[in-house]
Amino acid sequence: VTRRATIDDVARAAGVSVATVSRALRNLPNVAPETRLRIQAVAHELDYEPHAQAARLASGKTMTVGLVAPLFGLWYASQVVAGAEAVLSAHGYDLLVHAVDTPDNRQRFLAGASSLRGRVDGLILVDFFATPKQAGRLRTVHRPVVTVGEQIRGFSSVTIDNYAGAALATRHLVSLGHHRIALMTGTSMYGYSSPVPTERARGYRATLADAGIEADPALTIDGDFTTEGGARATEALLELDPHPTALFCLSDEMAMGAMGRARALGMEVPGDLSIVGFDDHDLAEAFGLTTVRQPVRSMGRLAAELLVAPTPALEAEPTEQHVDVELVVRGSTAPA
Amino acid sequence: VTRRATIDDVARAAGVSVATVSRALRNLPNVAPETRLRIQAVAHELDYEPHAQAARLASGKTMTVGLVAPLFGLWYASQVVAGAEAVLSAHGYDLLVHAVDTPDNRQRFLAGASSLRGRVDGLILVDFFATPKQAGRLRTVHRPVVTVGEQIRGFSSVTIDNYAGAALATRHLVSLGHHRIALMTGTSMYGYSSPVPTERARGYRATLADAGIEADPALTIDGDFTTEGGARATEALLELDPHPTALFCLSDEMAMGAMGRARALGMEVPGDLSIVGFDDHDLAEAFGLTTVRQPVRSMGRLAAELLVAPTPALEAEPTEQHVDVELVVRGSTAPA
DNA sequence: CTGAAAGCGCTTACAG
DNA sequence: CTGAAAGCGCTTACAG
Repeated sequence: VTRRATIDDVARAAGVSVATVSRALRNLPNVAPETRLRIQAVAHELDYEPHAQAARLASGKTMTVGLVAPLFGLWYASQVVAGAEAVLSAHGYDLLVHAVDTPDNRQRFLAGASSLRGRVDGLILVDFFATPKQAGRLRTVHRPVVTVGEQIRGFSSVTIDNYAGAALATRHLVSLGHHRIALMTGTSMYGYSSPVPTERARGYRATLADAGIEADPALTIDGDFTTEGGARATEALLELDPHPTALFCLSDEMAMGAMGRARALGMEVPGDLSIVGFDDHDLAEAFGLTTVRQPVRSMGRLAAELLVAPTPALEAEPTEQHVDVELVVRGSTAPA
Repeated sequence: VTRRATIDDVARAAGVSVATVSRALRNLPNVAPETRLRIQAVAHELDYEPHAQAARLASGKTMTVGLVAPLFGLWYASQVVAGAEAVLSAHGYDLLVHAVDTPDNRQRFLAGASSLRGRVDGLILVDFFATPKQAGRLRTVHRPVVTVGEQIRGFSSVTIDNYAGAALATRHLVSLGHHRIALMTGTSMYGYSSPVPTERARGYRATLADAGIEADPALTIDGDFTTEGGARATEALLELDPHPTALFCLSDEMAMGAMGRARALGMEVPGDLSIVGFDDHDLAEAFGLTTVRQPVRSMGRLAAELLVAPTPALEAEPTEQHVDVELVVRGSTAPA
């Protein structure tokens, strides 16, 4: 194990000062062309690579963005990561990911939040659902934050109109002649209440009301935002007599779980039960699932762009980006 | 914007040296209990948080692991990330993710590989498929590497027996009486050849041979490892006359795309076409997909553990971990 | 149990 | 165009 070359080694071998090496290798101006060439040659020969950690300490920039999400195994989070990563790596930033999936994790994360200073230049929060108090804690990081999917006062955000999305889905079902339309929500996600299901539920109820249908509380059920939870909830729904003829699920993963279980129980989809999801998951088309599309990967890209924008977000004002959703009609819905 | 407290501020306020502050706050021994208490109180009052970057430079440890994968939007990669993250964060490590999805990206990554020294203590490579030459380049990082899904000489790995997994799937189809069994592969993934599809194809062919069936080259098709690719390839397969009665896809994403398209074309699955996948994707059960299960999330966990193991992998010998696969029979397969 | 000092490997005014 | 020097905020022998 031989010691790796440092900037000092290069400086000595090239017969210049470390300051000049530093400038030459970073392509800063004010270096004589021949000097730069010589230094580059020496650096190459010594297989020199600057120590990023040291450079960052000296310059005060980490060139790193942190991304916090519930669980990286979930589709939504994985898409945000994919989108953000593409933008960040194109701009020379590293991406640090951190899961916050239990109340415990969450507490620990918030407690250690200020230690992020010195590790990241900015933070992307996915489905974090911070209380005002927790948001205050996050402000102690003294780094720009952009949230995806929710809004927190004082932070930038990339969001959709959840109310409108849910209205789109519900209106579609209503227009097909359905009256008993169930809602599968996920209020208990990780034990934290999120404004997202709340907003979507509002859109669902308002649309029903507009159509003169009164929402039956017995038709709202929790699917936990998971495929398995969606399957279980559907089973319960189908035991109702009469059972609903349509079902709006607040995520495609729940919707696909619902479809799978309904069919396993001998029900026809959409014959006996029409199903609408939310997301437009990569597999929604293969499933023939009617859903409300939100451009999750683009949202991740946007979030990253806000952080590395030409106007360094460090000093920029928080901005709120809204992206559009649209209804995608496939085979899982049919007239009542 | 007030300046954040540094270790010097704490030392001054507590009337001790920075060395003592450093020891006290990291819970090192040899600090008088009352001194430690006082320092902790002062640190808290000043809202002091150590600057991770600086600590890392001084100590020579980055407490960070890098993970490189094709695309984080794909199920396989997202599961590995989820598994690795859980282990790493439990051990106080940060996780840096980096996508390598194009030949261009790949080249840039390899070129800058040695700059990882100083940023990570170790590296997890997912589906990287390095050539011997590229592996050599990776060795210049001078950091332990563990690969997931493939083996590279000199590096640790977490792998499954691809040959056996494919044999399991093929034997299942053969035992159901199928003779015309198609294989959907993904050799052209990102333009790099991978040993994974090759091994699985071997298992498929050997099993057919064992059963006295000669593999028809016309029944091997490329599905690009994507849902859409799987759908397209299936369409081509079904135009054959006679078309195959069974299809083994090297990933569940392709298999689900195949199922969706086959049904959209009016085919019954499994009535007209039996389908087996590979992975046991989270949605495979909802799809009723027969598949070969590999514990991807556990593989991510294992990879991380190899890196942060009690015996620091830094000096450990490369180890090769094999995990088992199993056939999960669901509704997408039926007798011929 | 505690401190003074060197050092981690860079960057950045400041001078020339 | 180049260099000497201070500094980024910590950790770690070494002494006592």
